[in-house]
Formats: sequence, structure tokens, C-alpha cells
Amino acid sequence: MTQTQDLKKAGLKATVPRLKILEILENNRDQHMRAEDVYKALLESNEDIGLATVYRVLTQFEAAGLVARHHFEGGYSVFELDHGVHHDHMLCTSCGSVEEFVDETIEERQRVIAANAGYRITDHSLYIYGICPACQAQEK
Amino acid sequence: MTQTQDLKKAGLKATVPRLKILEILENNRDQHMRAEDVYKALLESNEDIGLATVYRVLTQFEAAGLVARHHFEGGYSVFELDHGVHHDHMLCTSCGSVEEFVDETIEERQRVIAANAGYRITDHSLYIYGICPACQAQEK
DNA sequence: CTGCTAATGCAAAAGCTTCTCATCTCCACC
DNA sequence: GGTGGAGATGAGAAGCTTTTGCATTAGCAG
Ligand SMILES: [Mn+2]
Ligand SMILES: [Mn+2]
Ligand SMILES: [Zn+2]
Ligand SMILES: [Zn+2]
Repeated sequence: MTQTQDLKKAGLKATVPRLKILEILENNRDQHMRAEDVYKALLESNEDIGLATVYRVLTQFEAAGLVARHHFEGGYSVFELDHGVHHDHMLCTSCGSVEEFVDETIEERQRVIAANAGYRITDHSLYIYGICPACQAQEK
Repeated sequence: MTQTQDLKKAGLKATVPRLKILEILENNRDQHMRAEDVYKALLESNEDIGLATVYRVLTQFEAAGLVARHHFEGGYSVFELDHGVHHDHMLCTSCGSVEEFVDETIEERQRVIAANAGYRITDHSLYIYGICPACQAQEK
């Protein structure tokens, strides 16, 4: 399916800014990008797209389920293409690297906790912060 | 132990602003307060303390282990007195109410995940977002 | 009591994100 | 293919939370 079709299916007009931003996210599937990062990538591609549009489009993509938004420590949002498969994150507070993981035991416990309290879960976020092996090695 | 002693033990001078802020946090043990909330409480007590000081003091309290800082959705920090017992949070996205919980199974799984990746955990945060029973009842 | 250092209040500024509004672009329809 | 109009965009202003610079004040060791 083309990117244009992806957008149409999400109920969004296939405009140039949206197509370019989608392309950038696909070219950085392994990254968690800030709006500013996306904006810089656009500038490097000589695209004349405003930062405000980047924010608008990313929010629309999130609402449409095309991307996932995360709030890592730092007071800003990061985005990644939503592959449909949920995952959580472990972050190195020293070098900033991010590792992804899925743990069905934790997922299940969360469902149980919510059920016991009568909550209907809409979302959840789990971040493990620590020092990665590489940074530990450098400590010495 | 007095509040003055608490501060001294944490390596902080027992100043008026720090004592007042500590007092406010103790008077709101069941709350998760923003810096702004603490500031407003100070104003109501007719304390002439600047917002910048509130931010500075809360950050110092966090570093000293006196309070815990959380990043609920919304782009700001909330603080609560640290009772030494770690807990996670479940939040209602409709009314904003917060429920606390502890789940040893999840805690253990996190340690295992980190160990498998060679990470040394320094911290973690788990937020479950959903609709609380009361808000579900009102939906209909 | 005194003096030095750390702490404070205020205002300015930073950092991220949203909003306003005039202009431009998609695209459904002819 | 041409067109009208709703929706999208760019630029800059503004909003919010948090931090910082600096002159002044206040803890507290001696
Ligand atoms: Mn990810
Ligand atoms: Mn709590
Ligand atoms: Zn690292
Ligand atoms: Zn609720």
C-alpha cells in the first residue's frame, strides 16, 4: 500500500508535508524522533515545511494510530512509527540509548490490576531507566 | 524527628521556604502536587515565597530523597512526599483521579529484563491510563 | 555577635508546543 | 482538464512550565 493510501485510509488528505514526514519516519524506523528532529530532517531534504506543521502532523498521525508518542524524561515528546506491536522501553540515563522490550507477564499483571480496581485501560507506559552495559564498562 | 532535623539530615539548611514547603507537602500527603499547587498553598498561608524557590526546593528535595517526582501526562511534574515505599500509578484520563498500587510480580520482571540486557536499573516509572469506575458509570 | 556562604525573590529567558491568521493546496465535482 | 471551497500550511506570536542571572537577604559556624 502506498503512503498516499495510508493517509487516505486514516482520513487525512495526502498533502506534501504529510507524505514527507511519513517518509522521514519510515527512513528512521529504528529511532525515536522529536518534532525538532523531524523538522531538521526536512530541512536537510530541502523541504520548506514549518515546525508548526510538523507538530500538527505528528499529533494527527498519533490520533490516526500511525505513530506512537512517548514521554521520555526531558520534557518533550518523541515519536515512532506504530507497527501495531506494543512495546515498552528501557533507557540509558548516561548515553541516552533506548532499548525496546515486550513482556507478556507485565502486560497481564497490568490488566489484572486495572480489572481489580474497576478501571478500563486505555493506555499505559513503562520506562525502565538505568545504565547500559557500554556505559558501565566506561565507568571504571 | 522534627522537620528541621529532616532537612539538616538531608544536608540542607533549615530555611523558612524549605520548612514551609515541607509542611505543605505533609498536609497534602494524599495528593500529587505541581510546583504551582505548592506555590498557591504558600500564598494562601500568606508566605512571601517565590515560585522559582518552589521549583528549586522541590528539585533539592527530590535529590535528597525527600520527595518523588512523577511525569504524568500533561507536560509538567508532580511531587509527593517519599515514604520510602515505592509504588506505581493508575490514572483516570477523564477525571484525573490517581490510584496507587504495588505489584511485586511486575517489579521482579523489570529486574529480570534489565539483568538480561545487562542494564543496572536506577529508576523506573509505570503509568496505567484508563477510565475509573466512577467515570464509567457516568458515561452511559 | 559577626561575617561569610548559601539561599531567596524577582524578572528575564529558555525550551517545547500551540495558536492565529493570511495564504495556499488538495481534490470532488463538473 | 478546469474550478471552487474546505481544509492545510507557514510564519510568527503567544502560552506554559521550568530555569537562570543577579542583587539582596538570611542561616549558622565560630
Ligand atoms: Mn519504541
Ligand atoms: Mn503516588
Ligand atoms: Zn549508555
Ligand atoms: Zn475518573
